[in-house]
Amino acid sequence: MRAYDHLLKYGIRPSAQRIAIMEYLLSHRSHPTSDEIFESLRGEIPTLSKTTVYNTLKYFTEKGVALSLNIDDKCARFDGYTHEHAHFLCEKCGRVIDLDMESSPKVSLLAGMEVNNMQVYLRGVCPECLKKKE
Amino acid sequence: MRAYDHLLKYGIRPSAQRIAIMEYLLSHRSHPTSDEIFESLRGEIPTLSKTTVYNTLKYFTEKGVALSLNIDDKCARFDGYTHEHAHFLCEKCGRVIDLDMESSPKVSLLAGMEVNNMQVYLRGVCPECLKKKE
DNA sequence: TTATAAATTTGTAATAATTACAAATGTGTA
DNA sequence: TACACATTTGTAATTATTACAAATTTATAA
Repeated sequence: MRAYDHLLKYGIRPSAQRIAIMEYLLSHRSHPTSDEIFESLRGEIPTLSKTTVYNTLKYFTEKGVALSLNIDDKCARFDGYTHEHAHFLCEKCGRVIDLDMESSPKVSLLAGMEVNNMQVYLRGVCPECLKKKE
Repeated sequence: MRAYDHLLKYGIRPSAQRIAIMEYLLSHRSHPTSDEIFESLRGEIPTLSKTTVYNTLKYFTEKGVALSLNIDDKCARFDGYTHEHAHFLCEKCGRVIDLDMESSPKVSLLAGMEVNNMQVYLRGVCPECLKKKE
């Protein structure tokens, strides 16, 4: 019931679809795409529509219960863990990996600027792909 | 001739199209999209193709003479200034603004990980749009 | 110069993520 | 129960980007 409680805590009406999507995000820390979530849940919820997945993820992002990541050129990826951390995209295998931040960047803001969100993205080759290369 | 020299410095053959696109990036610090560059240059180079703009910007990014920014959900934006700095997207007007970084983020890397690139993205409302609100 | 190979550019057609929209369904309340 | 409102659904559009092959330009060698 953690997904259910999580949604309530963020003021989101917990429909079956929303619970399933939230549960998926909390139990899969792979930064899934809309399509991956849709394909994984359509067995469980046969009537599920791709539009619902898109709408719901957008709503989650607005409500602050999920992050929308733009690290991947092709499509958005989503993260149910919203505490401050950085993301690494492996350019070989495409995986997105969470990285802890020892210290967040200090940025010179302009006067009278409102900041709602910060993302730190790294790109390169993950340890596994580097090993395969040899 | 700064665009010309810039390309040579990065080992890029300076064709007319490449010079024009590089010159555009150096003289427009607005983080233009492929389409904005294409529309601005088609007067100057009537035969210019959109595919060329895409190919060239991808090539510039690989060669390190330009940055490809994923801060905007809709499409890639490009930056001819490659020194370390952060980017801010105004969610009202859509502008992307350069911000200096006083200190870059310290991220806990995994052992045996190769990092090629880091981006810091902020989102919010720019000073001008905040003023208009009142 | 001339012939040939390589690099670059171009235009068209395909791909694929995302959104618009309106109908259908579900949920809460008087 | 009846009604308003929220949510979901399916289809059709939109649009950024890429694939691809032909055309053009540029460099190289005879």
